[in-house]
Amino acid sequence: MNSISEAQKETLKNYINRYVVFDEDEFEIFLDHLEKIEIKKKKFLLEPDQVCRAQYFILSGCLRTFYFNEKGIEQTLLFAIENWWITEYDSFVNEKPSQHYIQALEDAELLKLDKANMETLCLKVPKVERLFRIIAEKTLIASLNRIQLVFNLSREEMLDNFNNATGPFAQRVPQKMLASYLGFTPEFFSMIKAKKKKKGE
Amino acid sequence: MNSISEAQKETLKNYINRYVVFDEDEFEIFLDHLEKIEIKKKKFLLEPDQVCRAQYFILSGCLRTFYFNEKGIEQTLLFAIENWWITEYDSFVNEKPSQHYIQALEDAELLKLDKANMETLCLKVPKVERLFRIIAEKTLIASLNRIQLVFNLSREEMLDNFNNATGPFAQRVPQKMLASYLGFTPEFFSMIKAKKKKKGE
DNA sequence: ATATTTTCTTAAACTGGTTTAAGTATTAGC
DNA sequence: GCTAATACTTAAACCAGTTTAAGAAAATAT
Repeated sequence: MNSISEAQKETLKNYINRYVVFDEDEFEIFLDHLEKIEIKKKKFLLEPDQVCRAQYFILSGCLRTFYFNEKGIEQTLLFAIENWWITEYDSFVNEKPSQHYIQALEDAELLKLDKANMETLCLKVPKVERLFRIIAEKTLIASLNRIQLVFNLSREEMLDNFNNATGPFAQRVPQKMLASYLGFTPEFFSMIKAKKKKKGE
Repeated sequence: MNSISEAQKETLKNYINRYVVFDEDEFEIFLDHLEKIEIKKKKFLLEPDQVCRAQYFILSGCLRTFYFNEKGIEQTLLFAIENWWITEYDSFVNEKPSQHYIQALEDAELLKLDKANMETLCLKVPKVERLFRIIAEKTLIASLNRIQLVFNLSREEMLDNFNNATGPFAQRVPQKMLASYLGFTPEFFSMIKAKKKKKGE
């Protein structure tokens, strides 16, 4: 059976406690509404035209959302790793078909929180409503921040900023996906790298 | 005295009911925690280094948030009109100094909801927590959407998209602010306009 | 009304990043 | 371990949008 280890419970508890303090009972109820699932590298958690019916807490591994734009180019929208939630918000909230893929970039272990379960939980444990309000706000702040960066940094500065902000994160994802996330071509990525090497950075 | 008219109460009620159904009592309590304020065109609701201590529901008028980037160029981050909330999320949520201005582009009437009042309200009326969770989610979806547009549309397409999505909104804000919101120069804006005119659009 | 400031327009020179194309590493499957 | 596929690199030609500069129109203040 696919059960949640004690260490993983502790990880989740620590995560939640950053935002809302649950007592033991509340935490147990929360756990009861989660399902542990696993997904292999390159497999999809969600594909276009499907409705995203859950949010997923990442215990281990790395995922991204992406789609193919009108030119047929793969556009990566976001990456997520351990201790983050991932979902397709527009699809999840409005219960409409997704336009995007959610894909595992590494083998991953996830805790799945179904939308129906989330509704039940909000009634049973009002603090859950607060928890997800805070998560939505934090995610919104990150998103607004990203917009500001996109408009004010050159592509090369975007890369530096990403490396500074996320540390060795960049080593976990293929360069071409990172390029598309940052809004430039893989060719330009190679160019920057060659330039930095020459300068001895 | 600066009181909220019946028509304005109705407007607010209709807005809230799109997301959460309040009964009469709950709505009255909500109203009791709001303060009506007015602000003149070009004046600032918030300036850099101040902490944003409230969210504002716009009864009438038009506002924007903006800041000066490292080059000293004014960058508009968002516009807001009647029936939207406006705040500086990062400053409001994390109680830290804002980097941005919030400015009225037209004389405006606002309902101010203080952070302390919001906390009290969430305890007294749990549905308020839910209301603001939903608002944060909707705002997040809009923000994620904007990122997708920025990466996949040419500047001219961004303008077309903005005009299609917001209708006559563009007529209410100066062209140079719209240009900075869309991520191009006022000169380029003039160029596009001239081109469209020639083509007879 | 008039002067002043701010916004908008036009056009030429310029540049950050793309496109295309061909070659070199790496990875994944059998 | 070999093959096929995918990911990365290099370099030249190219282009969408910027920069600069100067003039015209509109808004604001007196």
